[in-house]
Amino acid sequence: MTAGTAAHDTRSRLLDAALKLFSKHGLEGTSMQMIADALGVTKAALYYHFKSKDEIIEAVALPALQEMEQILDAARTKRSRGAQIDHALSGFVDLIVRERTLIRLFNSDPGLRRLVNQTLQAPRDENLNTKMKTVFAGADPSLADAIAVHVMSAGLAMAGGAPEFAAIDDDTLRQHLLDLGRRLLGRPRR
Amino acid sequence: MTAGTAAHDTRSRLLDAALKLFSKHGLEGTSMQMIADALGVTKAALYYHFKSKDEIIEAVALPALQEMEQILDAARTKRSRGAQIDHALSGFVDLIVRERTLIRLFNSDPGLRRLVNQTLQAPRDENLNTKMKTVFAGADPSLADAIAVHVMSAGLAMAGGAPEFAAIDDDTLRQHLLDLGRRLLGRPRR
DNA sequence: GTCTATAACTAGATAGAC
DNA sequence: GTCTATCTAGTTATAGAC
Repeated sequence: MTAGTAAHDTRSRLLDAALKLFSKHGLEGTSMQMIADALGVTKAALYYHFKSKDEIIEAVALPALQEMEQILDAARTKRSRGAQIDHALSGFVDLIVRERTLIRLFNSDPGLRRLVNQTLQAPRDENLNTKMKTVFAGADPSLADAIAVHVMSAGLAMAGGAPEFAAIDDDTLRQHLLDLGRRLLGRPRR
Repeated sequence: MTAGTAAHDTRSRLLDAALKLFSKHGLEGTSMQMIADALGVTKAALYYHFKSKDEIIEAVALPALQEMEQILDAARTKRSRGAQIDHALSGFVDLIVRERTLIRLFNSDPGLRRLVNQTLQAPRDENLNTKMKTVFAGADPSLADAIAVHVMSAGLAMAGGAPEFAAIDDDTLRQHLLDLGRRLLGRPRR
């Protein structure tokens, strides 16, 4: 083991445990004590790795948010609207399947939804939700399209992260979510 | 005013305020102090009307849960599978549109999801989620159908209660949600 | 029906030993 | 890197005055 491995291990174990607890009890329903107990350390030990609970939440959530933003940016470079939607949808579904619990959490917890709308808003004039709506339904979408995108994004995320579907393998789940997403967005089946 | 009106008024005002705060901050993120402040009374006054925070949560949530159960029971009396789905879907969408914030809350808050799975489970052998899956996708549904039902139920509920769609009038919202629900369940448009 | 006051407890966070 | 001990402020809930 190289130097720093132990620290890294504890840090990732901490983030794993936090995510599990967040998804089970919600952000506010999870205390530092619960996270410490899950790791078998004391509360105070957590504060060596992160200086606040909010920092833990950010460390859990931010990477996936930034990844989703990159997917949407990449989608925008495609020429046709159809190709943009295809790229964004398959990237979104990949992310859901790989980070099932986390992506579900974004849609469920009120506190985390606020963070989504705030944290990634500074560098640009639009937040992640607006960007998703634009890529999936165009710059000035009809009401029907705007609602369809919302149902798609929330529905796929909630279903993909649902405990009852946890045993489904990645490829199967991905295919079903893709199919439902295409159906909702009115895209023909491939 | 008849006797008891003041008490009843305070009680419903309390439930209204609680629902708003629950949907904004989550169940655990909402304190008795916040509810009291929203009403302009003290914390202790709340305990005259309800003997615990859990009782407030139950009073907010239970009526809609029971109503949904009645809708599903009524749907089961229909002869054809198609008629069962149509009845359940339109009842579900009606409920979402009438109680936008609450139905969204059921799908979002981890604590309330637990209550949904527990409280209405005792009188029968199945909980509300199982019952929904059975009515919408049959007794032994394919994986594709089970996922479709989950996306439908979570997606419609989350979209119907989304703040960005709060200004949409009931009839318009109902029609769009119905259409998306039918699309997800593979039902032909009417 | 609502108040003040307070009990009993848990939250997030810090200081300093080891 | 984790510990014990402690702080402040907040939590749910109760007792009893009005």
